[in-house]
Amino acid sequence: MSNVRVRFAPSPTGYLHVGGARTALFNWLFARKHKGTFILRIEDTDLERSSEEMVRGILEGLEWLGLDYDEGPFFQSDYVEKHRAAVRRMLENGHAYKCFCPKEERSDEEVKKIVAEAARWSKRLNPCRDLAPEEVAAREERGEPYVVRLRVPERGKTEFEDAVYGHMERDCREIEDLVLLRSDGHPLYNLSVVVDDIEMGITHVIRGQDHLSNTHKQILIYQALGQPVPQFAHLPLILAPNKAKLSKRKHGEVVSVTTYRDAGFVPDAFVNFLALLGWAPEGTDQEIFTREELIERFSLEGIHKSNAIFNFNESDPRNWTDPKALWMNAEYIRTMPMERLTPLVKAELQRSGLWRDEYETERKAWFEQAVSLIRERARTLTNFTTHGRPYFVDDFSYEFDEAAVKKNLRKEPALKELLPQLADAFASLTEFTRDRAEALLRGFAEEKGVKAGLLINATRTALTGQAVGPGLFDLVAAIGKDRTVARLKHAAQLV
RNA sequence: GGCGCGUUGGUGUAACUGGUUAACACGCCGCCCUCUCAAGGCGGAGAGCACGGGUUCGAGUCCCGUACGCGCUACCA
Repeated sequence: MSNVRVRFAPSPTGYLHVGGARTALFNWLFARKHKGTFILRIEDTDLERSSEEMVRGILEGLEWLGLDYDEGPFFQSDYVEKHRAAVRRMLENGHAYKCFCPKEERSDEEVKKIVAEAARWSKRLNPCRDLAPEEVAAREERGEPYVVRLRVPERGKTEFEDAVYGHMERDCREIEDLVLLRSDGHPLYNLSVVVDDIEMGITHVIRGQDHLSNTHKQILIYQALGQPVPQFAHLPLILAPNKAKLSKRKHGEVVSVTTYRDAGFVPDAFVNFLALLGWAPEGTDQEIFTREELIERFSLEGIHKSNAIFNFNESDPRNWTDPKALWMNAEYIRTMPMERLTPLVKAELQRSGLWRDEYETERKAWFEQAVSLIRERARTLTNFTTHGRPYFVDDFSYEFDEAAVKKNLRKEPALKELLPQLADAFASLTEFTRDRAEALLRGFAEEKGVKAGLLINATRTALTGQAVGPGLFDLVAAIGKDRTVARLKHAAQLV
């Protein structure tokens, strides 16, 4: 185990956001690659917003993605005393000061701008910055409320090497004397992250680019605390198609990873997709990577600087999420090893009540045959229920698509006679195999002077209720003799 | 407003330290295969690299400016 220690530090919002998921993934990949430690820390200092339920959504998302953490979950709220202690140290060494200025009211945007402007110069203008110790003591004595602010140096600059964005520097004059501790003693974000990251020995801070400018403030806090500054790597953001920030409120369920779980995504596929959003491996066109390959190839240098768009389409149900994610999921379902796929299919069938234990015992071979037929056309795991129902039920409780019935059954009245005859012919087959079934059907068609296609399409609809699906003879073999016969006779009534 | 970051086809990305008609994947269109739908194979449309200047024999690659987007500018995180 190397000394690399990284963390994913989401706030408990009740769900894991795709952007957060990618941040978690990159931290995880980096940790695994360097045999380091991946830590989960819940940033729950905004106490009103956090509850166990809110945390659960995050944990569920990480679990589904398979991003296991080595330490945690830690809760930032458990470290409040450490945050305060850090502030006391900064107060003692003069890197922070108590500010008695009244709290600004900033309701509308206009006021906010003015205040922002003022804030930047506040350390120069702030009357509290250089208050005499006796006065501070006296006002405190009187019970005047105060916040603790960082005493940002008047000159100089902060700088760091970002693994993604390169050399970053900022003039200290551009940095306001930020508040560390609220007047109620509540620690604020920039303080908390730094103290926690120090406490947890974080070596690499890998997080969203929205923290790029905060980093300068945080560096100042590290310095005020006399602690070494970790490495930083800022990730480009994942944006909505209109380039706006992704938000659950505005964009709905597409932003939550549990949506993908529930929609039948293969975790590896979603991880693969996420990995390629803002990152590309060096020197290859390859797009499909196992986790092991991702870990091996991952490097901070391959991270893109510009934001990526998550290309979902709210008005197109077929492309409800990024088409490439959908494609990748289908690709995984189609090509992944059967032994990896079957547990996922099992879970799906259990969910929909179609599962039978014999599928992993005496009917295992048959089951895998059916799965391999269905997987060819599946986009999501839920398709094993929708497309798969005809394979897994004995009765006629699969849905008959009206258009299919019309096109493949009702269009040719002769089928009313032909289907039962075909059924009887199938019934007489002693060896009910793919090839025998095909020979029989084609011979039957010739004998009756009809095109094989007519019977093939009719049979497909009889067996599955659909107009589309696998090659008919594979299907017939998978459905088996008895159900084929019964379904053909049943379908004759629909003609 | 200030400061910072970014900008290659619809989307995700590639293009060694500047050097042939800007590559790959998804999506889209067409053809082939075929009992349907997929998958697969083949082919096509789609960017001249945000825009404008400059440096250079030569720039997506370097420099400057502009525009646009995003972030920070809270006693939010």
